[in-house]
Order: sequence, then structure tokens, then C-alpha cells
Amino acid sequence: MSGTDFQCGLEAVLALLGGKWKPLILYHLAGGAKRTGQLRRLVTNVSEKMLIQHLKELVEDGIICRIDYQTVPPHVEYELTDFGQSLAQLLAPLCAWGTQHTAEVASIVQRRDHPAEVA
Amino acid sequence: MSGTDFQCGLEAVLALLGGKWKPLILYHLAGGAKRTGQLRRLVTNVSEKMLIQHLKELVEDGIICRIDYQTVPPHVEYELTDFGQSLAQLLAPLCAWGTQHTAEVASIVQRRDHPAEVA
DNA sequence: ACCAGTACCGACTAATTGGTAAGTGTAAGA
DNA sequence: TCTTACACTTACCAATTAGTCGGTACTGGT
Repeated sequence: MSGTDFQCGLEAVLALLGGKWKPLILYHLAGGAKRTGQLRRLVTNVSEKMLIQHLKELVEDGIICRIDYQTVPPHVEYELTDFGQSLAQLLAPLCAWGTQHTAEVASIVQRRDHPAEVA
Repeated sequence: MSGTDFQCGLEAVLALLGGKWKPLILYHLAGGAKRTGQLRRLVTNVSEKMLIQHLKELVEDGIICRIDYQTVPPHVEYELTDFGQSLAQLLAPLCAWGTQHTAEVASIVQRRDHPAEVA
């Protein structure tokens, strides 16, 4: 046994998308190729280190590909592969659900921070 | 600002399902109420501590509910709430994708463990 | 009497993950 | 010339997350 056997497809997906920002990166890349700096601004709060680290992992996993324009002030873009596309499309329903329940989720998360403040 | 503002619905979902085993727990609970020991056996590799911790969080977040039969050798069951149901249903497509691409994902994950062993 | 099992708690430790801050080399703009 | 920006790296530290082990209160089987 190698830990590579998934008891349910969910685990396979989780193995690919584990990492605080990966789903967000995929989401933004679903709208087309972006360069590094663009992503850093789109995925607010991500540190440069984590962005690049996750980007590298996603490239290694064949989910996105890196396009280097070989110019001297560097210009690099990232784009979803077909595999990544199919994965990114799965996120749309989650995103929609989250948008619908934003208020509910926000109040749940707040309740976690300030415990029992209600009557 | 409180960190409770999501730039995309995805973050809301992630706020609820962050935790190594939560998606798996929801998945198993989608098949009906289960008692603690059952879940511990279903979600293989989970430690008792993590299971219970996640279960508690999910209860606090209103995603599942705890049914205590008040018997003396304790008997407790966990069941999805309506809210949790709607969340759990989102996981089905992910699970299906993972099942379809199991082989591909498995080889990707292995490539991460043993770096460059190929010709 | 003793051990196993139920659901759960708490202290302590280990591993993973995330974050900060600095530096690289080049070139365009002020 | 001095600063900014590009994409990225490295070293180091903090926070989160997970895991181990032992204990609780009770009962049923042997």
C-alpha cells in the first residue's frame, strides 16, 4: 500500500487541490491565461511565495502549463491544460453554491470567532 | 475587514470544508446517519481525535447534527442537516470525476513521491 | 474480577503549511 | 542615477493541523 489508493473519487480530487489557494488559482485561470503578477493581484492575500509554490506544483501535476516568453524582464503566463480545464469546471457549482449561501456561511464563520455572543 | 468577505463563492465553501477529512465525512453521511464508530471505520486512516474534532466543528457549523440516544454505554449518531445535504450533494460530481481519473491521479501523486524515475 | 467496547476529553509532540523578508539580474521610466 | 517592476529563490519563523497516548464512566461478556 502506498497511500495512492483512493477509497472514493473525492480523495483523488483532494490530492490534486490540497493547498489553500489552488482552487482559487484554478478558478481565475478558468477565465483564460494569466501572468504571475496578475494572479498575485487576483488571488488577494496570497503571498508571492505560496502563489509560485502552488503554481509550480500545479505545473508538475499537469494541471496548468507555464508559458515563458523568454524576454529579459521576464514575462511568464500560466494556462490550464485540458486536464486542468476539466478539473476547473467542477468548481463552478461549488462557487455558485457559495455565492448563494454567502450570508449564511459568513455568519457561521463569525460565530466561530466570537463564541456565543447571542441571547 | 474580518476575513469573512469572500471574493468568490468558492472561498465560502472552502471555509466550511477545510479539514482533511470533512469532505469524506460528508460523503459517507450522505448515505444516511452513522454512529461514531462506524464513521471511524469508514473513513480509513482517520484518528479518533480528528474524527471527533471535525464532527464537532461540523455540528457547530450546522452541517450535521448529533443524535444522542442517552443510553449508558453511549450511542450517538450523526446525520446531515438540510444545509449539510445541499453541501454534500455538491461533492458527487467531484467524486465522479475522481473516480473517472483515478489512474491518472494516482500516477501523478506517485510521481511526486519518487521524483524522476522514468526514462 | 478482568477485559473489551462505547463516545469523548486533554496534554503533549510531530508534521505540514503558510508567511516575512531579503536577494538575483535586467531593463524601462523618472 | 535611482527607483520600479518582472518572476523567482532562499533562509528562517509562526501558525495550523494532525497524531499518540492515557484517562473517564459505565456495561456486558467471560
